[in-house]
Amino acid sequence: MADVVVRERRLRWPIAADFEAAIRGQTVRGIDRRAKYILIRFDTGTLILHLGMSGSLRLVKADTPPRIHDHWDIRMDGGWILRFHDPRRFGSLHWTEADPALHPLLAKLAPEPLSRAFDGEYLHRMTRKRSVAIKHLIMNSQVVVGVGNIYASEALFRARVSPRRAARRLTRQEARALAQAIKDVLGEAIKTGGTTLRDYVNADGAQGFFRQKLFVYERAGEACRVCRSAVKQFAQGQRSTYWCSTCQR
DNA sequence: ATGGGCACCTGGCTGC
DNA sequence: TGCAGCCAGGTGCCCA
Repeated sequence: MADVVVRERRLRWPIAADFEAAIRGQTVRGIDRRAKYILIRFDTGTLILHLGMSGSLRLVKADTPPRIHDHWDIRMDGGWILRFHDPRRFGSLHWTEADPALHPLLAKLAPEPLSRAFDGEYLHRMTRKRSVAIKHLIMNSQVVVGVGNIYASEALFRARVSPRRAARRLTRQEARALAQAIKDVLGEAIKTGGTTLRDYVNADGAQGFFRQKLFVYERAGEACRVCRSAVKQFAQGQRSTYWCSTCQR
């Protein structure tokens, strides 16, 4: 049985007024993921959650008092609360009683990066006639999902492709290398628990260790781990990009 | 259809 | 010590 307490409705989008009534008394039937959205399936519908940049979900004992930025709770049987914490409020929560894959936030999402559908041929096809910088393109959720700012820079480094290169200038071979680099980077990051830059910890409170494997991200001015020349940084569409101008062309 | 820029927020750090 | 300015792990939307 689930009950809900919402303390702050103003997330990225306001939490719908009828949300509490919709979910009350239901049982969790399963948990899925699509891109960076977490899908919690209940009897009559599905919660669609996003953690944004600073959100986290924790299971806490029912008598744990809420702290600042603890925006909502789902109270479970057995004395546990699923609690959402998000200082920046870039996270979101939606409820749908239809097939979640058809929800506007999910309907147009591209293939998962670790799926067979995402490969070099696919990426090469998606880059044709596109003048945008390749870094921008691989962060576009209608091209591939799951590639955030850290992993975009890292994958481009591994594929030896400049982040500024117009997407349509990639050769088929480079597209293959980049698709594989994206799979490798994400796969290794998952295996090592993600990238803790400042305060990221997983649900058990453990830090991620992929930071130690970063080749360029947040290493501006430091020696490239391959060629020893200085790692460079510049702003690309309001986001920091890191790269090695010797290794990447 | 595509590309570019903005918006939504708080908190932590830096430098004056 | 205080404060202004800048930057941050994301991504949808609006406009040209």
